[in-house]
Amino acid sequence: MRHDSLADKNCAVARTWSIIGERWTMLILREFFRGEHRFDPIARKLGLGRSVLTDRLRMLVDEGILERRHYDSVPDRLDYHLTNKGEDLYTLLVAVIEWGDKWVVDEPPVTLTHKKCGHQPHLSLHCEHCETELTRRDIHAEFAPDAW
Amino acid sequence: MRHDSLADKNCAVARTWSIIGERWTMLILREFFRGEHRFDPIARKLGLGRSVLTDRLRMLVDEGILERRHYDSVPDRLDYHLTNKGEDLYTLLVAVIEWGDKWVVDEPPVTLTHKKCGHQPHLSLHCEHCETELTRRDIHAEFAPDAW
DNA sequence: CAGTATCCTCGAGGATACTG
DNA sequence: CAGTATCCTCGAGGATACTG
Repeated sequence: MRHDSLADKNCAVARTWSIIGERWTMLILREFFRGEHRFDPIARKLGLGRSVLTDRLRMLVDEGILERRHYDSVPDRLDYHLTNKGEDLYTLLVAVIEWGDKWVVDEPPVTLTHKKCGHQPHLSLHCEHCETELTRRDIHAEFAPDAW
Repeated sequence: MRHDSLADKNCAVARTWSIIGERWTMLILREFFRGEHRFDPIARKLGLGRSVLTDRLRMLVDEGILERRHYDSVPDRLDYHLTNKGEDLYTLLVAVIEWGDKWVVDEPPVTLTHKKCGHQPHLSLHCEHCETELTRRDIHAEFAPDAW
């Protein structure tokens, strides 16, 4: 099976992974969450081929995750910005950071803090009805008839 | 830069992505979270090359995400199981499902419910100290001196 | 059943120079 | 500065048959 066909499956994981499940995509997105917006700094920082970055940015714009903005005042300058769809990947990024901090790095290279109180935020799986934190064991998965 | 070198960066995202940021890995892991444990069913379901699956399983075992178990009673049968490190990727998987449900599929192919009450669980970024839910704007990121 | 062995293709992506 | 153009390599992964 060609990998491309993942995009056609009726499965949120397969479809999402066909977008972000690639070597560079998540690292490019992280630069945007860090506050970077431009081509050259990202290319230099990540050290990836310029044509690869061109391609990924185009794909992310096509997917509606980034949008391009021209600056009339500075003609050659072009900025990319996260759309709401892109911003919404923040939770996923935090999940990656939390897992990585716990299991694959020694000292956390990045520390997240709540601006107001200085304490650390955490992701939790939470039942709004019961107001309790849940683990995998508390959860049942039900598949639609046409789910992949 | 070779992609392999991501594993050496002092960055939780880069290191985590060097493990799971690959076309098939997350989908293979999803099968385990679904309750699958064996080679052939996964190979058939995902339709990927058998040698690729062999390779990924070996990698996931090396990384301590899966472990192999032999069954003395059934000699040819071999099961793979998620370790604690692997189980802990559940949050990340839910983040993928939630984002995918919201942005890339129409009807959610999978519905998660809290076994006890039947309501749906949600991921939230949460400050334990303030007991409030946070968004990206509420959070400050601080980088260690040697962070990538 | 859980692989291994073999062969093959094609495209991802690195390197570098150039451009409006 | 944000690309495009060009060239090249190499390895990912598909297909298929075989094995203890």
